[in-house]
Amino acid sequence: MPELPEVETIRRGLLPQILGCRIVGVVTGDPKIFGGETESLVRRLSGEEILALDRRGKYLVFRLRNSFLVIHLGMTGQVTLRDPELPDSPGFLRHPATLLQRARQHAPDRHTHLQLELDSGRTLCLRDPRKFGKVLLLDGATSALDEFFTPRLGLEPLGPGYTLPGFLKRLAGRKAPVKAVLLDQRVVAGVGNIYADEALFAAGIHPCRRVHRLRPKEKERLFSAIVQVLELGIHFGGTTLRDYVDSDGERGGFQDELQVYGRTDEPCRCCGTGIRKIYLSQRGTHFCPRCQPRSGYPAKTP
DNA sequence: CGTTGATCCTGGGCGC
DNA sequence: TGCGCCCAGGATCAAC
Repeated sequence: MPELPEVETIRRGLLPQILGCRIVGVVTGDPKIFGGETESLVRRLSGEEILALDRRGKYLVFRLRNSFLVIHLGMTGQVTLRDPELPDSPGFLRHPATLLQRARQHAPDRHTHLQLELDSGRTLCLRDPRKFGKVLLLDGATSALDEFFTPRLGLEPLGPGYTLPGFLKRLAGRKAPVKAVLLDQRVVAGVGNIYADEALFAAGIHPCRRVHRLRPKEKERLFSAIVQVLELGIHFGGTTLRDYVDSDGERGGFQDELQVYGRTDEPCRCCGTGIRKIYLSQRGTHFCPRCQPRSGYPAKTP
């Protein structure tokens, strides 16, 4: 479940290694990933040059000379660089104690859906076992980018456009539970299930609270908490629960820093109360019932 | 219009 | 041991 911190970690790892490289070969896997445009995509990618690599929310955007290559990693997408000169790992290795995966470099397999051979001699590989990911090629004009992203993405939380008035504007009129609104990419781009739970914990807000019932101070706390947890996630190289690896095939470190996500029944690191797990909008949702009171007011301490 | 529910997809975990 | 069942969930679309 690559969210903003995982995608940003991949972007930063990839950037210095692919900038200015030319695409000299393209190999594709399951056409589902390409939305039925596989052939034209292969044709248009061949010979292209990578001029920049950006991120919009959870999307990677490769700026090429004549087009934009847009990749969404879905649930299980992995983007890695493979050096044919180096030995491949025999497969995905599982750490016996932590059960976390260490991928390193691996040979393309049946889950590898896109390989871009670069003139540097290395290959950019996209692997996605669950195939929720998407690859598309947009016209080279920046208007094509806007046309695609404007209706889909709201505020970029790490960009200069992330302001409190802008945030409040996006929340205006919303009556749904705050967790559900956080998952809506048209509000704040890049927040997924893990960081939504973490941000709500950091802000001390119960995930079921309705947005229009939040006090101004609470919205302000949430505004800040979102950036705080996303930046911390990037600092630790993202969260690896199962599939996520960075561009070098290494797992992240933020899973050890999580306060609530995946910590069902474990003691809250702040107050010791057992973390609860509920289902909200079909999503597993974790919170501390004491630090994130349903009423919005902290329990009285006797 | 806002919100909810179903859908896609596979590997892993678990119970029997 | 092996089988079948269920779960994980991002984005999109249909329906309320």
